[in-house]
Amino acid sequence: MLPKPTEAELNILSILWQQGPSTVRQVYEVVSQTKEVGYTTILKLMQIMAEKGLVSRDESSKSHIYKASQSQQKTQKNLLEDLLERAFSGSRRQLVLQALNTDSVSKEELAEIRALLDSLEAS
Amino acid sequence: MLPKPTEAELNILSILWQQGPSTVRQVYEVVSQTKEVGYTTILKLMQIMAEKGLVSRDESSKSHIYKASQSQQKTQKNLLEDLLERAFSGSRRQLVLQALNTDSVSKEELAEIRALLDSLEAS
DNA sequence: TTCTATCAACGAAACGTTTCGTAGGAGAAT
DNA sequence: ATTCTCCTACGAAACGTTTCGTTGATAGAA
Repeated sequence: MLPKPTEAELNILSILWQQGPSTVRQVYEVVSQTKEVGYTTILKLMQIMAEKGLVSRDESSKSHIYKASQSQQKTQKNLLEDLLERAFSGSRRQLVLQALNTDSVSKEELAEIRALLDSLEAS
Repeated sequence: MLPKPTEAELNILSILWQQGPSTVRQVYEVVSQTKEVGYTTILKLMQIMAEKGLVSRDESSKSHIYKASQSQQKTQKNLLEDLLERAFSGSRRQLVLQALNTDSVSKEELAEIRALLDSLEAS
């Protein structure tokens, strides 16, 4: 089982999911737009992530190419289930209610969720 | 603004929410049922939490009585919004879909969520 | 009063995460 | 060939979290 990614690691994974397999330089360019950080910091993080199995890398070219080992959806699911246990005492209902308890949900999103509810109820 | 509680801190907060205001000893008794840990570890954690403002304490008796500063709901909301940003790129829809994408949701829960959708859509 | 149990406070060790400086190698440019 | 640039690897510092041993105070029991 893969370990839970840390905050910095998750940030890098997000970039890999968005951009697809990337070099350290490519990830660094994105990160440094938001955050002042050194190149070797990102390199080191990605090396550690490779050790942990969070990413795999292709070393055939001089600049290694990294990609996320797990899909974004699978990782999202894991993190959500983790939060469910740690903060919601396993109450999925409470989590969903909290997630929807905001005014920034569009009609379209509501419709989409309804559709999911329908398909769940059908099975 | 209160800092995001760490893992160990959240565990203690959960106990305080469940049991109401408690002494270190009372929290320790609960924690030690699950986890082998020393009393002073819990004490130190709760002292730090008091410094951070995560808990407040009544020092009038010899055994100080600690209580969570924020409600469970408010904290849940904060943690969920944090995860929404960090792991779901702000896509609330994706988060809710992932949360419901499991077979362990009862009919009653689905109905409850539907009701919430109705009230959201009404406003 | 003296002993015992319980408590808060403190400091520091142990551990994990994040940071980056430095070194060394490989390839491109001069 | 020498220099310049870009890359990986490594080690360690800096920082935050978690752990607990020790100390000193206080209250209750003997």
